[in-house]
Amino acid sequence: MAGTDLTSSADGSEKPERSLNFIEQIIEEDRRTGKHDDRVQTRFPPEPNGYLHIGHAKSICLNFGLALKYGGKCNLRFDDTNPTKEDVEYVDSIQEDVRWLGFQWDGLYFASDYFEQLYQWAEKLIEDGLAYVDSQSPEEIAKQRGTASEPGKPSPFRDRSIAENLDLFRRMRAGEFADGAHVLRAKIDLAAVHLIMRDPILYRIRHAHHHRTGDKWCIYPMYDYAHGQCDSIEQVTHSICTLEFETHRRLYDWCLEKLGIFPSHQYEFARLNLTYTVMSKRRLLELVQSGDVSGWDDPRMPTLCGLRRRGYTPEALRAFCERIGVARFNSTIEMAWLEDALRDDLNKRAARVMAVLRPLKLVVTNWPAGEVDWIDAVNNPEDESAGSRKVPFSGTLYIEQDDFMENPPKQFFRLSPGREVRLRYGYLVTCTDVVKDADGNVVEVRCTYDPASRGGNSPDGRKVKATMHWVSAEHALPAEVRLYDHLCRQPDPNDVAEGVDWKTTLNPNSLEVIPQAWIEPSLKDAVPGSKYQFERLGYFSLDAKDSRSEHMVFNRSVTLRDGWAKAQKKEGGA
RNA sequence: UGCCUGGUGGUGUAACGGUAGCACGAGUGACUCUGAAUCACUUAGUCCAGGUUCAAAUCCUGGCCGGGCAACCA
Repeated sequence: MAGTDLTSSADGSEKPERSLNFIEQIIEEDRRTGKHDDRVQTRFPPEPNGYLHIGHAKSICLNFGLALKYGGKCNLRFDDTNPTKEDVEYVDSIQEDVRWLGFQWDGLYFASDYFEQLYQWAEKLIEDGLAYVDSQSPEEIAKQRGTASEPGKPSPFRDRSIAENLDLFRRMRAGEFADGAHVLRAKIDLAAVHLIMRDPILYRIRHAHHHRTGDKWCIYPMYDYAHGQCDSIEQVTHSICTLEFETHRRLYDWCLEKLGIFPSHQYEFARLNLTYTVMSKRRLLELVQSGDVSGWDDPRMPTLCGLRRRGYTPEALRAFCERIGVARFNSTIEMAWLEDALRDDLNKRAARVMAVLRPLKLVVTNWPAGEVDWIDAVNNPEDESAGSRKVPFSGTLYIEQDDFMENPPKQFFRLSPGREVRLRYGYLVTCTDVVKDADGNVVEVRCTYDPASRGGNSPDGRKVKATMHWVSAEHALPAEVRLYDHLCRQPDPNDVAEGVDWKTTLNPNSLEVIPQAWIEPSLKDAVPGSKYQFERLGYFSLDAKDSRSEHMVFNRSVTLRDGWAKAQKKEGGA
């Protein structure tokens, strides 16, 4: 039964839950062999130089999820070894996003917490003859590194004495030199087939203000020198990162071995790719700077703050991360999976309300003048405990323009002249005629209602093909509604011809603003971030940033599945 | 080019020498006061060629194709 997670069900029988991913298999093997005394310690190590996105969520769910599953611990550690790129703004937003996703770290650390220890270890390396100060320019060093087929050449400074190296390194720390004057390098092997092992740089001089250590330091460790040791200090048993760090593992292991400290081990998995969007920090930044999106939290962005604003829930994101799995294969997940995860969550939890996005006036000609009927409407058919509310029915309503056709095709079930439909929770109405404007557009449909059908059913039990949403014109509240579509119009935005900017793949219709839609009055006191299903339209979330009580703004988080639209599309395409 | 790494239905992910399974998608139908949800059924896959074996997605050899590394970034 290897590879299958067995969970006891209530009746005591065992049922296969889900197969183990390769990291879980490694952990279980380690536990079997007692490798780390049954201990599991992971960490999520972002660099505080930008906002977290859905790809980070995968890593967060993995690292924190593993700790949770195996009774271990997971730290949040900021990899802040490059002061010129990092900022507290990001430290704060990252913590907020991790918490929002639903995880609590055991330890909160910064690589900069360990600068002194890291420095001491560097001196030890020098003393052991394993590191030296190189005083060449970056260009010279790059030139000497060689290529895949040619070995590198040694620096003229490679054989400095230990004493001289130590002296120089201490003076580097003391601030005696300008940026770029010297660098500390590991003394490994200039002919190594792994370029990373050709005397990698360990420390560089940077007279820069660090967001945490201030001006205390003017030399900063490189990622490759710092990361493994930080893991080691925190006794991390399983250091999980993405595939592009694969070749770095050699150096990671070299440092820990030469220093003789706790042997954390690095495991790599494939990073998340999603269709119809971009994930790299550089591209995301490009969008923000160019103004193609309104900011990092634009609801079209795959950032966690963007998704949150869009209306995504932590539950949906976690379910998504669980569903996509963890492997070493470079895969691309279909955006539909993400959307499906949201629908799946919101279907069970979101209150149903009625809203009309593109209004068409419907007049009930036989409705008693001035009368208003407050009707019971179920809040969530998936959840009885959600109860019901009252919605006002009157003689002048709005229905969706899409729900009426003067000359309907055969498969159109909704309202058309002479046809009877149900107005959800309201009455059965029959279209008697239409009013057109000078251009011949239908601007009003006129109907009669069946007084005996209150609540939606007629005593004679006759059936109608369609049930439509509606609002009472007099009672409805205006609201701005923002509809979102894929950021890019092709599945892989990177798949463009040579020399063509990927931004040409941006979807010009990724945002559609409906300045004035009509929503039912029960939404009057909706709180920012609250989520609703606008019946038959999709899931919507009250925008937490732009919405005001006097001007509500709803974001469409995701549409409902729409069999009718799909059928039409197929029809049109055929 | 050198090294590392990977290749299972449309998309992901299992199977650890022994019945190629699961999910999403797609299709069909049932049900329905959301053309939603739900339920049922169907669809479709081991990169190629050899070899080992009673038996290969799995092991071996050789190809093919993809990704990564070659920053004083992480």
